[in-house]
Amino acid sequence: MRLSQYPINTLKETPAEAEVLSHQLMLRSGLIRRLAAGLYSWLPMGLRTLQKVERIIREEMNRAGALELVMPVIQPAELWQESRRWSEYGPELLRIKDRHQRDFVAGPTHEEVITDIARRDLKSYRQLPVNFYQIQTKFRDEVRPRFGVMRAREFIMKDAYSFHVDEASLREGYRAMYDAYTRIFTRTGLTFRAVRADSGAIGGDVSQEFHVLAASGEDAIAFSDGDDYAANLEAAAALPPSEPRRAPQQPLNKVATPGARTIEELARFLKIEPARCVKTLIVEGTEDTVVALVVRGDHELNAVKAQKLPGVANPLRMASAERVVKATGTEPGYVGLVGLRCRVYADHSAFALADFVCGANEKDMHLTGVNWDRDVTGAVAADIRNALEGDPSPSGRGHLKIARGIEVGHIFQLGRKYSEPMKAVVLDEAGHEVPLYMGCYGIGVTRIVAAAIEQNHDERGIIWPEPIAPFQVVLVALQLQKSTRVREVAERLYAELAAAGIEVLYDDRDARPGVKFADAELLGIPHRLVVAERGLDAGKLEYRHRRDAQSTEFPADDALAFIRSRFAP
RNA sequence: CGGGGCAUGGCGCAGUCUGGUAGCGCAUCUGCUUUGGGAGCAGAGGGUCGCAGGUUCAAAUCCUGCUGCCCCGACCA
Repeated sequence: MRLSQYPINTLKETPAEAEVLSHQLMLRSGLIRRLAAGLYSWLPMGLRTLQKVERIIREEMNRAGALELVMPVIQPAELWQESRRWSEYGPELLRIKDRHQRDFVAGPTHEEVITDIARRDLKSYRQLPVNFYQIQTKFRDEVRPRFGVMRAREFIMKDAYSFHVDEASLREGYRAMYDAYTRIFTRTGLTFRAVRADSGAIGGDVSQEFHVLAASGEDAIAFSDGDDYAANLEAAAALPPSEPRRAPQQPLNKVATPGARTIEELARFLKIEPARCVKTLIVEGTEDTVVALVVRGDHELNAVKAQKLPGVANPLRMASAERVVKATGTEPGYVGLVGLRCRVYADHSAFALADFVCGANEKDMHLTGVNWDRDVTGAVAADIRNALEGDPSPSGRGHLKIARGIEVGHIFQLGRKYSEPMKAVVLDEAGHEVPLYMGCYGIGVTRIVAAAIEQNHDERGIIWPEPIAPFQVVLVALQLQKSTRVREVAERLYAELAAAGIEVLYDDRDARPGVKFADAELLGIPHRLVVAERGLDAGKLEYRHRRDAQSTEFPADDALAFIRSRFAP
């Protein structure tokens, strides 16, 4: 591709709308353009990378035996009513009406449609197992789209759905997808990790996420330094302390703590460690109740864990200040456990405390020397906090470390969540109708591109992993308007590389060297060749990898063999 | 949804407080010079100042309403 005929428009300045680095670089390098909040066009340079990612995915999905199809973006409401997600999915589901006032949705995912296909077309266990996938645009009406294509409203996803006659086959199919995903992410050249996950809104039992590791990742990942345990922090178990609780030593005592609403203020006021205090969080319960959740002062509540407890509203909602006053007699900041009349869940670590501090259910007052059983009864111990770096690993070996990741893939064993309500059944060997077992497997295709940049960049721009770079080689010809010799060599080299099937971006623009170098680096093309008067006298060209600090010279006659030797094996 | 902020040429911004008919840098176009790290000079094009009302002799600027966009938002119980 000749850059003189490629309308790239790189920006020196960062558009104000972009906060994260990948978004800034994608805009500056002209990979994408924003059309509206969470809606992006992919310009030619960006599309090349996107298609490389798609190609890797397609090849590995096909290799794993999955069958590609395409389903509509717009789907009839009836299907979503059947699966109950019409009412369960919430405002992220974009609902639209056609000219006849019939309800439709812009598909945020395609379980309903594929299940409909399955129930029509799959009749017999003999047709199973089968795995269908598509690479298709999804729409999720995010509350707050941000970070460019990382959290856009419209995005491209590879979604696959497998169907099985029994659970054993589902597990096998799931395992095959795990392996395929591992190959896919390995081939993209990204550093990633597979972790245990919460299955969230999609539903189902077993699930794992694939995360690209990057400091700016939205998710926290906990992994063990002692074995291969890894989990999303949302799903990482926090083990109960190994030592038993001490016997009470202090008497219960009420102290004035004027203005000490937060744990930090309280701990400072009483000159004690936050770990000696507990936070009593009042959340909405199921029905018209509230529930108290208790965590140690130095711990954070884990909403995903908490909302699974019996009696706690799912999704988790903090009670309003008015509800807190009504339930406890005091305002937020002074809520405590003694005399509290509602269901109480205490995190294992909080439950292991003796002689601790909590609110007194009275403004500007706290209680010290509080003890479970003696002063507070009826609390149920549960794991409701986030695991912390240094906690013992739930696997029993090693301790947890925390890293940040960008979720780019998620695989689920759905079981019969959709097949049962939607009556997707086949006849088994005995001739009985049985609901299908389903698995579903997603990859955020557009997000991978942003994640790749988050993980691979420097102050000059993008550094593409070679397998997904828009071009393999950038050929920079300096002063080719002046020097016929440079032009001839560059043209010949361009033709030669192109004929050899190498993807070359040929910078034949009439621009100054600094402009060309800066653009090549911003665009992040892995291999750079420079043709200039300077080297040609000695018959030399110049090579530099995007990650290299220095250029190297090599004989011009030998260019094709040389550049091939530089490609990753 | 709650809170905060912004909307002026393709991009980044100034001008708004104190009304007088729009400016800077980048980008674009032309010419000359320049050419190994985002050139210099000379010239040019491009903006009904988010939209709709209002006040005024006069509105980017003051007032009202609307729209769009950006940022933050359990961890306080």
